[in-house]
Amino acid sequence: MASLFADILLPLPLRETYTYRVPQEFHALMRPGMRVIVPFGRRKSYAGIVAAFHHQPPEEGEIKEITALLDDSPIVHEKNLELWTWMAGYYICSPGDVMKAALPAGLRLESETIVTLAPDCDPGSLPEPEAALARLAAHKKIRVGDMETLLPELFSFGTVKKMIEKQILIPEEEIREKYKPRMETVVLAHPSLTEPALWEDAMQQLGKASRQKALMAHFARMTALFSPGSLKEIPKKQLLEASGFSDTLLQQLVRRDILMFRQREISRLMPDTGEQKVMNPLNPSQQKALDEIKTHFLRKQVVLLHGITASGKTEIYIHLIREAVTAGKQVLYLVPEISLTPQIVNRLMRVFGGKTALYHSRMSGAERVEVWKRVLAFSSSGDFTCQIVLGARSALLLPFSRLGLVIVDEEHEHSFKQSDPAPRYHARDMAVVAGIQHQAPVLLGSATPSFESYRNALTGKYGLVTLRERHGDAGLPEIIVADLLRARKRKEMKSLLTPELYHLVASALNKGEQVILFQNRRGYSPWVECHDCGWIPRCQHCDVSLTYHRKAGTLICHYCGYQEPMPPKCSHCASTDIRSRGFGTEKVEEEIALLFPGAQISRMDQDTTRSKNAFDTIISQMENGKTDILIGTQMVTKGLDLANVSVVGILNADTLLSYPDFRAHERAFQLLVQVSGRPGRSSRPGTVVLQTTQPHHPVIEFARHLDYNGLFNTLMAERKLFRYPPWFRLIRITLKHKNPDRLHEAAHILADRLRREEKLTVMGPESPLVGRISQWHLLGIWLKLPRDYPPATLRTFITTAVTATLREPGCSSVNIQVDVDAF
DNA sequence: AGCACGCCGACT
DNA sequence: GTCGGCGTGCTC
Repeated sequence: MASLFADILLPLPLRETYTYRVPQEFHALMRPGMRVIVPFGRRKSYAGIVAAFHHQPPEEGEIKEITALLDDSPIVHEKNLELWTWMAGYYICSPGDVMKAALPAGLRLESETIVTLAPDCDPGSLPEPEAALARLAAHKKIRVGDMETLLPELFSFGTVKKMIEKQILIPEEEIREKYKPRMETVVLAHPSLTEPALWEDAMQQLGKASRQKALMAHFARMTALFSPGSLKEIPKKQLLEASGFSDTLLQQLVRRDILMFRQREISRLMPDTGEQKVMNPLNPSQQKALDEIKTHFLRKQVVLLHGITASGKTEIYIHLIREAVTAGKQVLYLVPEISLTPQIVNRLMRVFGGKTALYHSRMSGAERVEVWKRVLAFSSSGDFTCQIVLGARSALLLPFSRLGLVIVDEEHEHSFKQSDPAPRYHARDMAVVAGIQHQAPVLLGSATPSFESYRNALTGKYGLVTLRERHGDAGLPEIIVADLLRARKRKEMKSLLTPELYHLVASALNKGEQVILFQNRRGYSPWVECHDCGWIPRCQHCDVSLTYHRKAGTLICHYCGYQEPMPPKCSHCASTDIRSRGFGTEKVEEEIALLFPGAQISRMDQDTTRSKNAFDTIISQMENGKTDILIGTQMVTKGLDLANVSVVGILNADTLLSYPDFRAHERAFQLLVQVSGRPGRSSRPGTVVLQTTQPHHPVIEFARHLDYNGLFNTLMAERKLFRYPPWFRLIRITLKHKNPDRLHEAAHILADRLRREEKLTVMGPESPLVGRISQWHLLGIWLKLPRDYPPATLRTFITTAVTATLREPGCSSVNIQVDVDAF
């Protein structure tokens, strides 16, 4: 019989799959998508995934054999593997990178070295660090990693390696399953007690043990024992809590073979509240939009729903979701950042409680494995608990088998694009690919669509549905543009507020209404400066100035996290006159507190939301009216649905407009519109004050009139002229090295090679905004290419150029990253 | 990503 | 004369 070989996908940045021999005993059992353990390299073993079978041995190299089969059914469908492969090809990364991003850590296995002490070795005869390590390994196996945690002072990998070489320690490789299902103990009647009469007998035999009898009665009542709808088993904890009896008493009943224990697997996910509220009825404009969407879906794969903020897009999604669920299909609902959308989570949970799961990076490894397994089980065992997945971008890589609808909410959000590490994919674009693959309709929703999507809608590639009315009776907010320069010149500024904003804040506070102030910088001041000589403290590792955090009394690098205390005097001229420059949220908070001494102020930024529940606490204090003024960064602009906010102030819109990035204006507009959607969402239209030194800037004008089309037309013309997306595609290649000379050399070699293809426009190498981060010098090369440039040709061309560059002497240690469709 | 091999500087 | 630095290349 011909030998069987399997191509194994490994979770490593390798270009291809590797081929292993399939042992005879696995022939019948093994299928693509199952995990296997294979040896790789001299020592290590990994859990890889079977990608394909064939009878063709590899032409070169020794062929090793698959060590073990980990699963009895595939943990990914072949369909999912196809999507991985497509993604690796398009985004120019290795399939292993995609595998790493897709599989929750609990399903990814890697061997660890464990050691035992050689039988004839006496630890006492060894010199000190070795003796201590040897004692740890005496008589039992120990993981090298555990040695490090037990003896952090004495441990070093070098010592262990030497001891292995001297055969003092005997190494082995161990692979252990990281995922452990969560178990609970349940209580059930002993199987011998099959009918009420036997149960009664058993109770009689207890004689005077009245407490045991009482517990039996309790158990019978709680489970409705022997009645048709009997529960059979109940959690031990629940029984003890409800009856008030002790564990010892229960043990006695178990010993008498009246009751027994069993371990059962339970979910780590949110319990099903069972609360299934009826869906809210749609208003006429929502209903019309829903009908239009459905009509488009008859002919088009993708529909763009352009609906102004608070137009009630979520309700439309919910109606579509219900239809997909009723049709027995899975639903994927992607949101940019799950923690920022608690209201959507709640809404979905209320309507589809038991069928909805969350999936995002802040969940524990075990929780993610559980969602993975349940999504997988949808096809085979009809597990409906994760039929609807609400998640961040990685949810796209879950093992769906029968997707019936994909929703990408806030599709313009840049956080859908992963920029580091590989795979640098765009979840919205991949959602479209997945939609095509599953023949599932894809709905993109936004108040300010990405130009890519809007263009596709205008050209007819996507269906376009527009919602112009706000949900409920909330009118559009009034947007006031306040001129910072004029106010400064007339000396009318109240600290950081123009008179316009100041008066609105004051009157809102008087009326008991709330205010949100937005400043896109955290910390106290973005830099400090010596007033006498102009010296500015900079990060030792990065090319940036240090941000002053006043509460902490430190200067912090926002790129690498480096910190140092605020110096009492200038390091150059010893002057003590060091002044803070610019302002971040921390300073805003301080200034506003002085301006409105009676107001309750709260700050929301990375620094105040670091701890686990801080974010929710800030939001709920806002909801309960405990906070009068909320000051924050980007975080306050997203998804907050706060009924009592009547004024939103943007303290300095200039910072948004002046980013040296071709998307800056688009981004600024999106943010301004987003922010203007915050106030007055219940009944009164609110007011937005936009402070700027450029009141007549076109973007400010467009934002003031919420004129998306005006912005789109203007910027699209510019982009066409300068060959930017969405007219052209953009690829960024970043090179990193500790030595700037080597870096330059490699970057120029690569750029020259790339210039050989005339259909590409190559820009650079050039230094990015921050030319050095954490000791790494950086250079960027940008490629512009026509939209119809074939991805396969591109991949080959770029990979070849990169490989050739790395082969040049001195260049092999340069780190080169390719970011396709970079932002 | 590991891991080993191999070739050049500061120590027994 | 060796130990160890990291630059280079390979892993089915």
